[in-house]
Amino acid sequence: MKAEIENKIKAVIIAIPEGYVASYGQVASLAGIPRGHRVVARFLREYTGKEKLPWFRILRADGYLGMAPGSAGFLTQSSHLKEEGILLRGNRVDMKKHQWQPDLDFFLFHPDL
DNA sequence: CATATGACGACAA
DNA sequence: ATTGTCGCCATAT
Repeated sequence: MKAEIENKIKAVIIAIPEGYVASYGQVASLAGIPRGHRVVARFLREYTGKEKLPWFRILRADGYLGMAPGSAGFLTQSSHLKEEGILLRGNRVDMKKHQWQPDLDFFLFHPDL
């Protein structure tokens, strides 16, 4: 993974406000990789646990979490989300309500993204 | 260089 | 709402 891309992805993830979530494609897009959702997925698989990133705020565009339901990671993620007021409906979250929508603050703070 | 494969995404049935 | 298909970028073989 190119360090340049890697850092942008991190920057975007860190910028996600508490109580909100973002999709893989959304993060990729903001990081400068228009259709690189898979790159974000790969990145997360490598970095979960290694750094203090709010990786749990990243989920699929359809509301499902990325990992298999019931797996350790899935449980960890869902509990984190719950603490921020994001509850799961079935095995998915309500994207309409919780998906992060980057505002002016974000772009002013990250003019390079 | 050619394929296969992912914590994905959009769209057609 | 569910399922299948095809498209995506970066890596691994």
